[in-house]
Amino acid sequence: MPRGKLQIKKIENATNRQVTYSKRRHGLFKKAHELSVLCDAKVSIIMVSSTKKLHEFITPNLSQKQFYDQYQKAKPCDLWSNHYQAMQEQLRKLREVNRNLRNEISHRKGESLNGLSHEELYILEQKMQEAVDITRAQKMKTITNQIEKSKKKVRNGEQVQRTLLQDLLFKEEDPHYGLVDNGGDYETVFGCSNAYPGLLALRLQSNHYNFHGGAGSDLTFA
Amino acid sequence: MPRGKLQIKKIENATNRQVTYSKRRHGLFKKAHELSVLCDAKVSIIMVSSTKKLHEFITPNLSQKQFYDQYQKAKPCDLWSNHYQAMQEQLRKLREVNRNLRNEISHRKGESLNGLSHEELYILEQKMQEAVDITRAQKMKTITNQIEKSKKKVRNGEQVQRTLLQDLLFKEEDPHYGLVDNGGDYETVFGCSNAYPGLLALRLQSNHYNFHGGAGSDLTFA
DNA sequence: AACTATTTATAAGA
DNA sequence: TTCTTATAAATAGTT
Repeated sequence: MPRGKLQIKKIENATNRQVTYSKRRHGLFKKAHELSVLCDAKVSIIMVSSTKKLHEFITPNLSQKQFYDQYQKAKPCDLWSNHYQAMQEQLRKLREVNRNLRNEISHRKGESLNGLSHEELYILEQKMQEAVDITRAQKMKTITNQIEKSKKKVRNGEQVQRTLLQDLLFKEEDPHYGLVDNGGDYETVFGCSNAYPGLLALRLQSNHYNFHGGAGSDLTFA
Repeated sequence: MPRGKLQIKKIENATNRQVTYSKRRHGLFKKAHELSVLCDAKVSIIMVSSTKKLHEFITPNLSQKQFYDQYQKAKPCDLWSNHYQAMQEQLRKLREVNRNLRNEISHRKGESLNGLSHEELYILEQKMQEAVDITRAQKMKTITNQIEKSKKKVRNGEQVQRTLLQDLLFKEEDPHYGLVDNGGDYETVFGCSNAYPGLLALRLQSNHYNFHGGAGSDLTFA
């Protein structure tokens, strides 16, 4: 229907037909489900595709067998019955748990608060504020850790540099590269995620020294 | 769906349910017909409404009986197997949804925050603070409403008292009970749930007046 | 499997 | 019931 109206006649291209079958089957089952819930009706759908595949829909809490039994007298097949009922029970419980979880989340999102008394709202507010505080503390901890790590890396890099520089000065005695007074400038405390540009610059500088000193760098900043 | 989104749950109004059943049945059968034509599939639908009315759809040129015969002959066990697999799938999905919900709640309770980056923590904190603010606002609204109600009740009670007192003074002229200067003391704004003791006192006083005045009290404070 | 321009379905109101 | 209409949902073609 979209992107141009569709003629209701057999789709000749087998691939398209298959895709459409799949999409529309999904749509049909969804509609059937909505109808059975909204209108408290029992619905049974059985489909056989052109490739002879079988698909079926049945109103929840009602087996195809039960449906048949009601609709016409069909054979019993009770082997599955117990298993089936256990599963239905599982499903029911899970759905209930789910509902409760959604409810709780929704309250914690500040939704559907209209039914609550001010006492309940007060308790909810307290709990949420506690959680916010915990989260804030955790955030600060994370940030502090990251800053500490950055500082350590910087100190480490600085140390390596000093060593390299000493090696350089010791092994070669070229007066043109006497850059000794560069050493004390890396105590900067980097802002958290902004640390990388600074570290990259540091690494580039190391490479520069390596070019002259020859020692392989094993600095790993990332 | 139009004119406001619809919740998929049983329509309580029987007339609306009937109308919706009729409309949606039409829609469902139309979809089924299109599907069977477009995709060259065989489709069978049987429905029982909440009023026990039976409706069915079957792909043209195929009787319901033929369809069942084919279905039952070819797939006596697959019928269960399919159903079983569908249920397993449902269970799996529900469990997954459940996990996610639990996860979200746990974060919002300030639990299991260790895996989160400080950016994630920041966003979480923001969201939770928003929810706290909404809840606080809702709480204030609830409290304000309740205070307003209490004030109204107090004013009402005061009015009744004045009337009773006037009746009393008018009908009996006993000088021992000249309590006229008591009237202006009830403007107090009661704290929310603390309102009732005050109102109870008021009622007791009314009864006292009644004892002398004789007019039956129809005050209902609760 | 995801997207999106359209068509279709339909809830509420007349 | 049936018609209308504003809006939500489905989906054909495309990526």
